[in-house]
Amino acid sequence: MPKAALRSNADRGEETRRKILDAAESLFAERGFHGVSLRDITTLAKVENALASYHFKVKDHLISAVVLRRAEEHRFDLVNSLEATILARKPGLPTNLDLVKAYARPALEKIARGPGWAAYIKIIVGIQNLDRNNTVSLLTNSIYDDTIRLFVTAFERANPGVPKRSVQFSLYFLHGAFIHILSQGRTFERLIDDAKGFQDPAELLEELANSFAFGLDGKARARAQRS
Amino acid sequence: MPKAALRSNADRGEETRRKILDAAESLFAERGFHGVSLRDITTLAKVENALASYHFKVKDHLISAVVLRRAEEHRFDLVNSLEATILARKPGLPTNLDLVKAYARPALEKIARGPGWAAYIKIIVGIQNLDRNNTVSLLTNSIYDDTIRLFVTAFERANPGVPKRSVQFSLYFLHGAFIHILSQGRTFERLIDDAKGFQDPAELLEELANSFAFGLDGKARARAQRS
DNA sequence: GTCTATATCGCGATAGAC
DNA sequence: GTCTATCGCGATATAGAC
Repeated sequence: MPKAALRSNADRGEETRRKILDAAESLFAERGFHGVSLRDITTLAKVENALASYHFKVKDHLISAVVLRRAEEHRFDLVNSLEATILARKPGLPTNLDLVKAYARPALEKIARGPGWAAYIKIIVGIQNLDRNNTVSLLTNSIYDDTIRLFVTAFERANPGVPKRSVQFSLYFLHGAFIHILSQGRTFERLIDDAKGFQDPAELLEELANSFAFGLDGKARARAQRS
Repeated sequence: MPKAALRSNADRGEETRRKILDAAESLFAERGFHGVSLRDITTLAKVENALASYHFKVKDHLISAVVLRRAEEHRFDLVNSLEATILARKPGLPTNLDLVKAYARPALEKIARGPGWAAYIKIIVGIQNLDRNNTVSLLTNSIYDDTIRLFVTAFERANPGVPKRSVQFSLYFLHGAFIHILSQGRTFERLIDDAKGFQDPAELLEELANSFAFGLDGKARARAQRS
């Protein structure tokens, strides 16, 4: 008796769900929500077309399920990363270098684990840049907002010599640069005549931390000199 | 006799083309290429459905026309902006502050002119992040690549004390942050409890220049201290 | 839970009168 | 250059047998 036949219906359903989610994740990342049909997804997943509707009812629920599968883990790791960094410097304050790394490391680590995480990031970034009131945008907002605010506050505390608004601008730029990297828009990389890309996570983390921490440190220094 | 009747057929055609292009620009920016139908476009433009096909043949040509309408002007202004900056410092070299401003100012000025330019930027950024081999991506690559390379070279010259690769990383981040700003992803802005947004072009330019120029200056300083 | 078949719709694109 | 009408296709989603 073949192994497959031993599995319960519930197990088979779970595997089908997973296959559909994996295929959807990959395709939505590549071509966007509207650029992918349910047929594309079930074909790649090697399951019947009707099963996408059976398991996820409508297309909107499917992409929500794709996002939910990863979002909570990412949020959890972000919070822990920040808390660990703050704790490590107690009773002092974390530096800008510490904080940039705490912010960026969780996502970079996940992307290094495999293509699924990279696809997930591409999806949420791509969708945020379109309709900001769609299901997925609202979902990710509700998951990440509070966590990002924790980082903003931590950076403000770490830069008492810089006006809050100027700190916020720096973080706005950091955030923009980072999600651009994560969504793997190779627009810039293509332009450099250098065999090596910009994808090595350790190097990326180091350069990101230097660029933005030095930027913030420079703002403090410029202000100190003026007075 | 009403004014409209005096116009030639060619003039009427030109106006129809413009109305379709305007509507398409706005909608593609909002929902992406696949998220918009030709019917959506002609409805917003208040023209007959068949006219989109008559004037642009297929949907692909239409979005290409939307992009081409603005791309050449932007490229031209970018080149001039860089040349003027270099000329102004001769026989010395432009500073990082100069160069960041030269890079960012043309787009910020255009966006301030009206919603059309902002939509154009959103379209090319959004499409680059999906299929990198579609018509529009190839089009914008061929238009912008050489110009961006000019900036890369100028930055490398302005930072002899920093390894080229580290300069390139900084520009990678600058580019990412900037196109994130331009594509108006308000993901970050929404998080700050501050009545004022991050949209004032003059303030944005100043903060952007400070953040990234200080970042590069800091890299040079750190390197000098180490040796 | 899965499969075949199909209903229903909106899409891009075209034909042909004006 | 514009307008009405329509074709052919592929999309989402469902019905009902297994």
